[in-house]
Amino acid sequence: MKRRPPVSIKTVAERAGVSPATVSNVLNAKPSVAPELIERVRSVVAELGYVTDSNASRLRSGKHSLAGVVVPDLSNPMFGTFVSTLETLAREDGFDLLVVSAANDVEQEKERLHAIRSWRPAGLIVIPCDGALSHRTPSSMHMPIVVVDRLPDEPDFDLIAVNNAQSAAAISAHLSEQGYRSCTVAGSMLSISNIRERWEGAASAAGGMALSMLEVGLETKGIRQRLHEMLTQRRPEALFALDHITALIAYQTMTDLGLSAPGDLAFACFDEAEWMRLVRPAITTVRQPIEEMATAAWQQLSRRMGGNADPVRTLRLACSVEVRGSTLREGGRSSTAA
Amino acid sequence: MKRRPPVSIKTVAERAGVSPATVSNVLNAKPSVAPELIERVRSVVAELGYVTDSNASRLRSGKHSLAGVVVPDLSNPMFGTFVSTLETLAREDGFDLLVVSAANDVEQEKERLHAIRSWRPAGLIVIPCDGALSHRTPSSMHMPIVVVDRLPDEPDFDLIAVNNAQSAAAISAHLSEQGYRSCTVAGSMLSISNIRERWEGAASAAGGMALSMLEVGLETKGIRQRLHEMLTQRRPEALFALDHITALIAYQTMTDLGLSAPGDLAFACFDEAEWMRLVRPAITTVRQPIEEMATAAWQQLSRRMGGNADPVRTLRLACSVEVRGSTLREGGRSSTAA
DNA sequence: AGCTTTTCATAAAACGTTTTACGGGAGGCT
DNA sequence: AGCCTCCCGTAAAACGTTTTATGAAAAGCT
Repeated sequence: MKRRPPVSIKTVAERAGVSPATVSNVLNAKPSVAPELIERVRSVVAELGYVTDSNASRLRSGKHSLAGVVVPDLSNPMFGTFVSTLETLAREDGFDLLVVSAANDVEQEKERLHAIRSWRPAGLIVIPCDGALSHRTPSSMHMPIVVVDRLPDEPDFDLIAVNNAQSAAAISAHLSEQGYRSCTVAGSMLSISNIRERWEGAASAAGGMALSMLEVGLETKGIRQRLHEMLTQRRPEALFALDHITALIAYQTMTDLGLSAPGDLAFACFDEAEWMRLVRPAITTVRQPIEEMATAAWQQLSRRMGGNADPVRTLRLACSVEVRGSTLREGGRSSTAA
Repeated sequence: MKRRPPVSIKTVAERAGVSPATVSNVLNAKPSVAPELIERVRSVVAELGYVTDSNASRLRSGKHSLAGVVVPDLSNPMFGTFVSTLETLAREDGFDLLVVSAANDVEQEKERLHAIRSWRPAGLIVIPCDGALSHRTPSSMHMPIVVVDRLPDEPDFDLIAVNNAQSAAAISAHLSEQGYRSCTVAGSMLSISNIRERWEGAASAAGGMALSMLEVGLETKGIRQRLHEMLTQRRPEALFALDHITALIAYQTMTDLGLSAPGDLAFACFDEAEWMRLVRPAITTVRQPIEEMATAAWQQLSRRMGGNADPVRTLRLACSVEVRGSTLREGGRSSTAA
């Protein structure tokens, strides 16, 4: 909190007895600067604690080493991990990463998506709040965009997602094999494509097991109520939750009702979280490969930013299905990839 | 992916038949522009999808509506929630927020801290990786900085933290009251001030209960090994884990050894996570008020950015102590604030 | 020695905005 | 009618950098 006068490249130049251009050349490691001058400039830079102003720098150079990532909600560890991984990858490639979260709100997402353009990023990675992304991205957004996880209604973008149907089918088949005769599949809403794919996948592999779908909605209160009603009035032999929030509330409700898996009913879910390995019995889950998704998204965006103009492409990654105690008739434990 | 020629304020100006200055005035809602022109400019802006270039804008106007936040690791939901809360607050005050994570690495933290200066933010909120922050912030960093959670070695900064000692004392007193005669307190390292404060707090309120400190380090492997040894060879009547990672591994190790709380030993910990309410019995925890910390940090930074020059100030927030089944001799349940 | 090439530092222009300072015209006043 | 304001739009300067073009000195060649 001492000196006020801002130190610019001119200050450094004067102090080192050279021109601003030379300072710039030193800082950007341009060739053909005499070693002696390099040394002199460097030491003045260090002494003054000078740091280049990115605003001016980017303005003049039109640099494109900036990418943006938009996620629905940073307090969700899944998205936090995603961003974290991306940040490392971007940094390795010399890119800065602009992180914004949409607070799970479609309106805010739209606003952020618009606002982020003012930074002139070279590309965007977006995990949309829902499937209606294209309604929110003015076509004037002239930059590569990679969409992750949630399927957009219209396939205008590169997409990185997981094989929802196959993974759900694997769980369904497993439950059927274990001899459960009836299963309720619970998820927020079938209008969300991820959920729909999972339900359809589960339905396709139920074998002799009777399957019924329960849409619980998005609000805690409603979810809790519907699950409570289902568990008390028409309890199936197995319960398969299709998303994290539904899984969480389902597990709470079961515990509150004194029901435990797999004795009272089997329990499996999508979206593995830490606690699912910790509770006893541990819970059978489908684990999404977050780091892989981030890596794939970055690679695809890199290609696009590099000028690649192939047709838009959808990549489906495999989830791992972790079979644990909550669905096993007897003891034992196994793990397979689907 | 159609037209390339970048649209600047000049393009808009020409197309609307006015000067660039007028466009700027319209976009920044300056007074004294004829209503008719406002309308005309607005419609051209919409038509062309023009968005102001922040680089040029900030460069010229020297705007100070940008703040930075540096956290150790975004994949930790605690920090994710922190950032998420901050983002909302900043946005409300018309600030943009630059988010960077240090990947839990002191070197990277140092680098990010340096790099972030190039954006010329008006202020910084930092959750340091450890206590040696001041060694990493060149005094030339002429901007307000608010440090959160981890105590810096030297009190050069505003600080928002929690009452570690009192909260730990509350747990300690509770365990003692419940009649446990011995308790092991496990935490990463006493050289981290948070851990030290917690240990000292616990020690101050143990009453007749015998307390011993176990430093487990920072690496999963070592933590697991030390806890395993302690639990098998000199198991106390109670275990109090002082940080999240220790708590997690302790719980895993207990489960693996077939020990359950509170029957085999009581279990309590710092840093509440979701699963601690879900397992049975639920775990007694100290919950840090993340949102409040974020709010307090933003308020303090706002004051500083507004020019406030009071002496640096330390704010201690209260944690809530959630007493649950894992430490209760009998049944029952209660919750008190410390 | 005279010429060409190479090396290396600089002056000046440019990037896209915002701001400052100016000026033209309409209206009000005596 | 002459003068003074006020209103509103613009030209031009400025922000801190990078880049391009220029030129002076040093080095290489015959």
